Amino acid sequence: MNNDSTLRITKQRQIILDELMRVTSHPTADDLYQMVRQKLPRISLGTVYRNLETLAGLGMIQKLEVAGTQKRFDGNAATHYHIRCQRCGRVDDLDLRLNTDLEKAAAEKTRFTILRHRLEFTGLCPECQKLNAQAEEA
Amino acid sequence: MNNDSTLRITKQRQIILDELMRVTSHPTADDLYQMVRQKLPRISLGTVYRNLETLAGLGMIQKLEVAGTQKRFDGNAATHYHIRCQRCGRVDDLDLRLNTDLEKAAAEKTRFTILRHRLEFTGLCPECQKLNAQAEEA
DNA sequence: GTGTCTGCAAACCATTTGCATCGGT
DNA sequence: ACCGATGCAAATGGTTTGCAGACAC
Repeated sequence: MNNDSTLRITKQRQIILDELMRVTSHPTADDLYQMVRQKLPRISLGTVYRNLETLAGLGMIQKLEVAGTQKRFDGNAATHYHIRCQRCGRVDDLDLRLNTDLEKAAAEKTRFTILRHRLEFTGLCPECQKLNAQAEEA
Repeated sequence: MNNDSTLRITKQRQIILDELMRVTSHPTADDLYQMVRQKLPRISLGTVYRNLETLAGLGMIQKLEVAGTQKRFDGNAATHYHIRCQRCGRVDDLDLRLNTDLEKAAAEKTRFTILRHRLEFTGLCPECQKLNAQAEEA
């Protein structure tokens, strides 16, 4: 995708990438739109979407397909796992090193060619654990 | 969700559940709508959505949060993994037994309470492997 | 009879797209 | 000057919802 055509470095593209690299959260397209708008008030949401798609296609950022309605984006292009809070939706990184090769294990069970995998945990973040405990006292 | 109120067994609900149990594929709401319509021509898509949501809430079926635009549903409520074809979107079961306890490993790396996890593979199904090979000959 | 469920259609909301213009190269 | 990128607004598409009538209990 987007093989030989020239990729222009526009102000919009640059700032979107900068902002995404700057944060460790995993913002949605709209989150990013709000962030970028501080610096480029006239940018459009469509441009944010288009650029995130382009950058993800080039492997410069990662498009996360975590549960939930909105897509999220990650400035860290290396493979790593995520955990999502069931209550507040927050997504954190999880630097998990497994001694099992999941893709190899899967390859033995299917006739599919395996290209990649995704492992995602769901739980309660520390803050929401507290809030939940408080709610139960009532 | 839907705790104490009486759950009525309507023809629609029954047939939706029957159809989902009958197949081993992982149909989208619209797939199911088409299937159920053969037996109940006047059913509405909204009813299919509402019932799938209800049944999933009761744990009778599973709502899959696989990558891709549409939600998919699984008549098998037990935990198991899935592999999705990147090319045609087909979703197959994967009966993978891991000797590593993923949730335990994750728990050691985060302050979240872990509730569940999801592991999904992406690849090419046998049919699409063929089609891809043919395309490359050209 | 009561309160849930349904069909229908409209509403929703994240994302995509067509188009005229702008701006990087 | 060319052609990719942008802003804007409208379109798309999956899913949800409000409502009046239907039906399970």
